[in-house]
Amino acid sequence: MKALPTPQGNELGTVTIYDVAALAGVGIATVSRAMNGSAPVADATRARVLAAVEELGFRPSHAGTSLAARTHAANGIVFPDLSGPYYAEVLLGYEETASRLGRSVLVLATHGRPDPDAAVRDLAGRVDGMVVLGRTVADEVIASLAGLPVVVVARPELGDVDSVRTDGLTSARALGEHLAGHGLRHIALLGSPEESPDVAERFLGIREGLGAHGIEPTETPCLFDEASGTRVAATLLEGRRRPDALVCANDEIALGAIVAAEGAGLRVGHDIAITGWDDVMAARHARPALTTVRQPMRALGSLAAEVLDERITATRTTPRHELLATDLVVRDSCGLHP
Amino acid sequence: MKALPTPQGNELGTVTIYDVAALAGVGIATVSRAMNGSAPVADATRARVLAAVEELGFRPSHAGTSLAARTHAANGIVFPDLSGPYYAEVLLGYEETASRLGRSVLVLATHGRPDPDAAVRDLAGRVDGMVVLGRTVADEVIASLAGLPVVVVARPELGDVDSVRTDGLTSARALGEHLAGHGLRHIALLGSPEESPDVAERFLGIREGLGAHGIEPTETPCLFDEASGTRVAATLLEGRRRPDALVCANDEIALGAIVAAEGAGLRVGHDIAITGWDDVMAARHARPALTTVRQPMRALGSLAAEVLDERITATRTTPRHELLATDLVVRDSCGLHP
DNA sequence: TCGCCACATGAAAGCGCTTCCTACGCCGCA
DNA sequence: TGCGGCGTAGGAAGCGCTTTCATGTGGCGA
Repeated sequence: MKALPTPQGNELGTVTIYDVAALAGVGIATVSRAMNGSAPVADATRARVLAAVEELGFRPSHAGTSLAARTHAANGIVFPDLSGPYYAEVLLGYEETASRLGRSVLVLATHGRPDPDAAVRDLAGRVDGMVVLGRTVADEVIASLAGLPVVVVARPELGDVDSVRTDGLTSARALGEHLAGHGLRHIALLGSPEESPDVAERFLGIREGLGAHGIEPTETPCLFDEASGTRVAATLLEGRRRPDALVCANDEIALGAIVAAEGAGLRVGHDIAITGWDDVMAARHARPALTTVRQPMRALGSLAAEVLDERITATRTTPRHELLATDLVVRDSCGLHP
Repeated sequence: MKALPTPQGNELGTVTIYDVAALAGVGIATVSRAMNGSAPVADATRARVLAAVEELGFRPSHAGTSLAARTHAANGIVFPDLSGPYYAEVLLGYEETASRLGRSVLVLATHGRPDPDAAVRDLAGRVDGMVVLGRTVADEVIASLAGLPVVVVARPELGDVDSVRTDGLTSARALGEHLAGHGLRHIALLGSPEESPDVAERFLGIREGLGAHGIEPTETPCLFDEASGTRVAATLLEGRRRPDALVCANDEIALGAIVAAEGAGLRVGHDIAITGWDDVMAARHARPALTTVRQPMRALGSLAAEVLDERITATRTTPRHELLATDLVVRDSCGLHP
């Protein structure tokens, strides 16, 4: 590390706007104006101020700014959990757009936290608005944030609260139809719709698609991870009346189910169909490749940031509800397509 | 949405500590003490204050707190990019530990940003310390943050700056040895070591492992994504002197390379060996499953948060450099292991 | 019964910034 | 020559909180 000029400043080592003003021989108001361009400053003065800023290595304290300007220039995003590719992509889109709009991003993962509601309230005191994913916090908590702009993502609409969702229904119907077209009849749905409104919607659509062909699927609760998928699928495959299709609530369950099916000596895509949801990277690389539904996750995050910004800047005052299209991605795990 | 009691407060709709104090019939100092437990408060008084807080829905303004207390209770984390499973896991571990330590997390993705250095400086004004991943920011910028605790992750040590890394060298040597043991001789390294010190370390270790058997691998630059892996691998496989092993800098390149190999009619694990690095979910599910190296990503993030906290709280004042072990995960893509 | 001390509480001073309001030159016009 | 106006800059108030310092009250020992 190269030797550094120790920045001057008060005894605490922090440089304040007063130090800059003193060095430049101007008032603090002028420093503020020169740095933010909030009012005209003579060129020569500005140059002197900026030189002083540079010399002292002045970094404005965000707390001071935010207190005076009554804004945080920051957005929050609340996740249930950050594991899995789904949320990371949403976050990426969110961060990208938020920062383009001049806002920092604070993340909060509620998973495994003793008091998620308190954490959300604390977050609320640090941001100008926040995005909440799924059922991470109770409706009451969101309501208690009254006044703070909130956008919910992947959660059913909640009164006047803005929302951004993906349209699972259409693709789910298409998936149901597609499976029926393969001649599959004993269809098992794996997942816990009560845990997630999105999953409930998927299952509903699939039931509709299958129902058009007179097929009534069964439903088995399953946590949304791979190990659970393997376990639940193994149980189903051992039972009497083995299903000929396992329709899973997400890709992780489906990938786990593939493991179970192979363990049971079944050829996925021949002896049994398995489908997922999300189109994670592993879905493409699994053999057979997984039939699934692609969601525009990055766009979801990005759009949420935009919708939130409109509220924060009060560009819009009426609720906005967005629905993003999804794509059914047919691969080989649901049966061969010659 | 249920009807809500509109919180009282000033004309801006925000409730301040003054409103609470007025309602409870105490001074603002007492409200502060009652809420933070920073000094004894009579039980009856505390109860009255807390009731007022509840009634008004008071949420302390973080800016006020942080200005007065001279602390942000927040940490930053700077990523090159958030895509891919690698960073999401690190972030998860970081967020978990940081929040256990009572700190919020601000994320910054430098990828595709016009002025990353300015963004990092801005971040520096909002946090008590930050973690920087890889080569996202120039050494000078880190240095210019003098005074602000910084921990670098997956980046070579930088003077007195704390660091947390994974030990790629040991596993890389083991991988080299393993490949040599398979009888492979024409080995191609795919990746751009100059882009990432971690990758440079991997390649060095692999060269050492192979060198022990008198093998000198070739090296081909490649971006760290799947499409690049496919493209570069395809070119190599078409050339004269086709390599019999493609050792890739990460799993995504390797998964792309598998696609190329299969496209060229080669059986991966028989006609050609392919290995990755990271052990992403898709590595496990690819067929053949990918030989790779597992990195403790979650632990990496968590440890970084701890190391940073020690600096922020000044529990420790001497540099700390941590090295986490990695595991070679041998699967079938590097050759069959009967 | 008196005085002292510990405890509980309030007043007020900042923390570092933005911004309103005022003041000062200086120019141009009458 | 005198006055209004504009461009520029400074003083000072205040954002919402923590914390120090001073004050008041009750209980205790003498």
